[in-house]
This record gives sequence, C-alpha cells and structure tokens, in this order.
Amino acid sequence: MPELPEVETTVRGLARVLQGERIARVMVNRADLRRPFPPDLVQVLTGAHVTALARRAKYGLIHTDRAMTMVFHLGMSGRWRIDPKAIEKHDHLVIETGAGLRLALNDARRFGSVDLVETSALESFGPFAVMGPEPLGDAFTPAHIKAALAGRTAPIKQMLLDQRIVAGLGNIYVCEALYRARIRPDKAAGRISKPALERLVPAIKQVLTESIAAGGSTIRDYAQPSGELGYFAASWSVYGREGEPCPCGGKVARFVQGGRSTFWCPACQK
DNA sequence: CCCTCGCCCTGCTGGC
DNA sequence: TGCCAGCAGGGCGAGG
Repeated sequence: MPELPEVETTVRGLARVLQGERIARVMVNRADLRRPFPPDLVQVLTGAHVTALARRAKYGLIHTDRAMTMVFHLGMSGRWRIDPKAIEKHDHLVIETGAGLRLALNDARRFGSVDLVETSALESFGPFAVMGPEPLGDAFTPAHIKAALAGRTAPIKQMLLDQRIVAGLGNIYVCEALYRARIRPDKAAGRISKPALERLVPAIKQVLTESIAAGGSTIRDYAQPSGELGYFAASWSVYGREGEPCPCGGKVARFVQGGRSTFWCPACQK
C-alpha cells in the first residue's frame, strides 16, 4: 500500500536509473487505470529527456525537458518494476531508456493514475490545487494543524487521511502516528488538546522519516523498484496487530472507521 | 461547507 | 480440492 514513504522510496529508485536519461520508447499495454491515460502520453514522452524526479504527497513526478511532467499515483497496488526479465500481466506502461533499460508501471488493482501536466502549472493540477502541506515540510506545524482542525467534529483519524489537511498520509501511518502520540482515533478532531497536537506533529514526522530510512513498508504487492523489500512493516506497533499485546500491558484493538480498519491501543490512546 | 457512505478494481485468504 | 464471500483502501462523487 504505497503511502508517502513508499512513493518516496520509489521516486528515489527511479531517479537512480532515469535522471538525465532519454526516453527512447514508450509502450502502452492498457491505456487506463483509474482514468484513461493522456492521449498524447506516448508522443510527449518519446524522445524526451528526464530532467528530475520528485514527489508531492503520494504522487511521483517525472519532469522532462519538454516542459511537461508525468504525474503518477500508485493507488493501492502500483509499483515500478526496474529491468524486468519479462513483461507481465498488469504492466500497463513500459518505458525504455536510451541506455536500453526498461521500466514497467505495474498495477494489479488499477487504482493508480498517470497524467501529463505542464510543469509550470503543476500547482494548479487538480489534486495539488487544494492539497495541504507536506508532513515532512516546515509548513506542517502544530499551529497549522490546530487551525486546520478547529471546529471540526469528524474523528481525527479521518481528518488525517484528508489530503487537504496534510498531504501524503494513508491508513497505516495515521494509525501508527496516533498510537505514538497517544491519541484516540475516534476523538473529534477539533477537540484534541494543544499538548496532544504538539505530540502528533513530531509523531507523524518521525514515523514517516523512520519508514523512509527503512525503504518503506511492504505488504503483498508493494516492492521497491529495485525489487528489494522495505522492512518498515516489521516496525508497526499497531497496524495489522489486532489482539497482540502493547508494551503498556494493553491489547491492540481494531474497529472500522469510514469503511477502513483502524488499529489502536485503547489502554494508551486517550 | 461539513460529514458519511459507497463505488471503483483485482488478488489473496479463510471457511466450508 | 474447489468454490466463493470477504477483505485490502485512496480518491472521488453522491446524498443528507
């Protein structure tokens, strides 16, 4: 499940093989994921040079010298396969570099997306236009989140998944950050105390930073582009651990919030 | 505007 | 062994 650390890991992996390279060939095996691919995708990318790779929230950005940026989202099951031995089912898009290296965008569940955006207009690209700050950036502070959550009655768990509040968190890291900050997932967002928010912001930054350092988490269909596996999943305190003991003596519980599983420790999250 | 809910998609798991 | 319901969930639109 690619969230911010997994996308960051992916982008870093792609940069190693794509930065400065020319895109020699583009093959489309199935021209739609969540949405149809841009009709001019092959034309724009073929022959372009990759100038830089970047990430915004859970989106990867491939900047080219044609003033266009390819924006990809990995959805639930997306991953880039670098130098695959063979093209496999769900390799929807395949890029071949001038050096002869192939890169395949594989997405079994097809929740991902591929868009082309004018590089100068990236900030007004639909999803980016209303997005909150990067959680690892300087703009993400207790003061920001306090203002963004003021008066909100929805549970803090759901608010942290809202990319307009803070951009890049998904189910796993929200559960882990709330656990670290000792905040109940179902507490009304606008009623979280200032000290708790002052714990929450560094908790989010720390869990993301630690995961990036570990190469992300791996579950089923996520892998780093290199084929190596991220090992942060071994560090989860609550996610996927229903019924297991918490070091505080309590037991990890699960309930469904907004159609998604929330994992938490009722003994330490108040 | 705020909030909740259901849908999209496919592969894997567990129960019988 | 085979079948099938249930589950995973980010983003987005519908509806209250």
